[in-house]
Amino acid sequence: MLVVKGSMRNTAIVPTTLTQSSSGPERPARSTMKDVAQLAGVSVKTVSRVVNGEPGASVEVRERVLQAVDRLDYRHNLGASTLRRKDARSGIVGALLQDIGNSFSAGLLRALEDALRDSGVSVLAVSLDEEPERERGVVADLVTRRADGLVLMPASRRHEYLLSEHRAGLPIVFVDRKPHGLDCDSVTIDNVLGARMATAHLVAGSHRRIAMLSDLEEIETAAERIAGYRAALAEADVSFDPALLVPSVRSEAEAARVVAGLLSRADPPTAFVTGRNILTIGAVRALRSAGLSRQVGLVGFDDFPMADLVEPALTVIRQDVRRIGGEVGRILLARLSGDTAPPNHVVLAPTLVPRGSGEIPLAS
Amino acid sequence: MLVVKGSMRNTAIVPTTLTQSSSGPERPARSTMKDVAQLAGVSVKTVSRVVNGEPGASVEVRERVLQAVDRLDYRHNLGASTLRRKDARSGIVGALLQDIGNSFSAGLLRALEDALRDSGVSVLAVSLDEEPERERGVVADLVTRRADGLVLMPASRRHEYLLSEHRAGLPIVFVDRKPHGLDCDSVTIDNVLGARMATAHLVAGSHRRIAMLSDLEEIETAAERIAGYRAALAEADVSFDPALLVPSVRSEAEAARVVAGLLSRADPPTAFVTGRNILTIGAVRALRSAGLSRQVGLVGFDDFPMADLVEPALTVIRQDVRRIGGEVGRILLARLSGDTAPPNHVVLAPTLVPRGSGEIPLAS
DNA sequence: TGTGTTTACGTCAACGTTGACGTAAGAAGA
DNA sequence: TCTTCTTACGTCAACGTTGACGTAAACACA
Repeated sequence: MLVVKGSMRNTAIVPTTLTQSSSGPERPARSTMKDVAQLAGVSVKTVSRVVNGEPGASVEVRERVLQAVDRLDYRHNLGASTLRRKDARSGIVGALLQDIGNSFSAGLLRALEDALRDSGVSVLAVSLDEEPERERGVVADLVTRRADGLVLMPASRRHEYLLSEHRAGLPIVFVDRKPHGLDCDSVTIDNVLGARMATAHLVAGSHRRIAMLSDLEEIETAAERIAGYRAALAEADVSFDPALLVPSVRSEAEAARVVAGLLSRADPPTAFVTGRNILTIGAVRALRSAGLSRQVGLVGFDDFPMADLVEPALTVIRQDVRRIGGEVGRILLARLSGDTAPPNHVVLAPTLVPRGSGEIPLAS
Repeated sequence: MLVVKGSMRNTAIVPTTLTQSSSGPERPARSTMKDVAQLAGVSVKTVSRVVNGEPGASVEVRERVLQAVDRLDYRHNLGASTLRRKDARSGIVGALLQDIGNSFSAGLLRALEDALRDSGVSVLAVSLDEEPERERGVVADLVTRRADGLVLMPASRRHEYLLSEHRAGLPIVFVDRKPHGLDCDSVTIDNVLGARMATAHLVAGSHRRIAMLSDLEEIETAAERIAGYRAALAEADVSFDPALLVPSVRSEAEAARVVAGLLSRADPPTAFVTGRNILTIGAVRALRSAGLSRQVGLVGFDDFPMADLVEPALTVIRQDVRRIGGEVGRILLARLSGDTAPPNHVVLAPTLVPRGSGEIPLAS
């Protein structure tokens, strides 16, 4: 019997997930420069010159090569090209966002796309769903793909694992959340300020029992928004009631349940601050079914497409998503063209958009 | 003087957009298998074996190699790897959608991402904004990148230009709109049916003067929805009034203007069908400012996140975005693993979601 | 003990492309 | 006319990796 002793390390470094469609009728191979060269009766290098628009090819030869290209459906192979070239740019940047289907991430992605468009960089977008493991996996994959840069809305708390990549020259721009244990660019908004504004706005409407719903406290933005909420209460000399702060609310449905629960208390809150767009929607739903949308104040974090069409229209703290995406793109492009200045930390101020739901005064 | 005669073709086949950050402090070069091999005192091939988890490396050697990998921050180079490998999969599929920031495209993208996740394929997403030229450019770029497959919500009308790629074995799945001049997979919904349902629903509420707003008629889905609208009118023996059909409405603001205009006619429509989500929003806004949201019927095409929270809640024709994305992913994966069956043409039925705005009866 | 088999490596070439450099023919200049 | 320069090519090697194949040592089996 053979007993294998020793280390159990047997792990491949290369992800093995890629389906090795073992059989599959092999595709008709793409033609290469060699084929084109043969058909045009020139050397491969000449084809390369023509295809790349380099000088050093006569008009007739150029003609012949281009005809051969057409005839053979030749397509340049970017992989081979960047492998050989000096400055090997893959022309890909990875965008690791929270959930591409969510309007915040989607808007951000779109703004980023626009900012990068002219530079010929493509965006590989991924949803992390707040799963740190996925984040690591995707980063590994992107590094393996030799992505030129990363845009990261991190699911993880600590980012030391990116140190080596960053040192190796990979530009990384954090969005929405700051890096920890890594000194790189970031574009965030002032969440403390935003939540303070939201809360203070309700306080100004004479509310004192203001509840707050928030996402997982481990998520930095959530923690900051909670801090802003508490700061505003403190500034207004409103005592903090732990029962009115519900963190770790993760879905629209859960938000609705939580709000319903709070409303059915003996001393229900008279206003709500919701820490994220889906929580706001849940809250609206709960207020609606309790028939209290016009009695209870509500200020939501994050604006969304139809917020002004709800009854009452929603007062929100708006982040300028296009601006954020634009800044991220700008920084990334600068890094891609060799900018080695110290990290930028852009912090944008959110704005309060009063529409009605936040201006409901305290019913006395 | 030298006069250059002959063809003016001087165009490079390779996109030249990629910023050639000519100067830029060159990045510290990534270490390669060679470096690892040297440090570990083995051959490059052995490193390859260890890194790929292939058999044929003793435990001690494996150990040494992995240590060297760690020390040097070695990262596998997928580009070089797929270049050499037989079945050269890039592990990228392109998703060419209308507008990634729009909830329909974003939802689709997210569903596609989920469907493809387990297979280790990444999605490179692009917004086409209904610009056929951009479509072509992006396709060219993706082919150059040797994408394994394409998901296409086309901006163009004719798709012959994809024939060569398709023949070369590139799986292409059309979404939302059917291919023309190309026989490949598609996943669409029955737009005629959807618009018929919408219109018939209003007719059932005794409406006779039903207006329709639609996107550019050149967009296939828009044309089909118009056809469905007209079919429903015909079936109900309602005569078609050309003044009530407004095609080529392209934005939310324009939709609002058009609706306002129609409402101010001598014989205003009593109900609206809107052919796309942003048009619906525009219509809601116009009805709202005219104070007519509760008098005028409205059925919108496409559901969206807060449609049920508006007053009155919006009756819509819903496309099951997750289902569509799932089907697309399923087909694509099958193709990627070698399925050569004749093209699938999945046509899903939309559903009418009655919520209020479509059930407003004709005010007599 | 010899022979076949297995294991653990190594060597070499190739994937598709481009940089470095070579060269022959023609143009320019003395 | 001879030299030098320029133009339009070609040749070769290399980018980082892996497939095909070779080989020496260890092992199995009769």
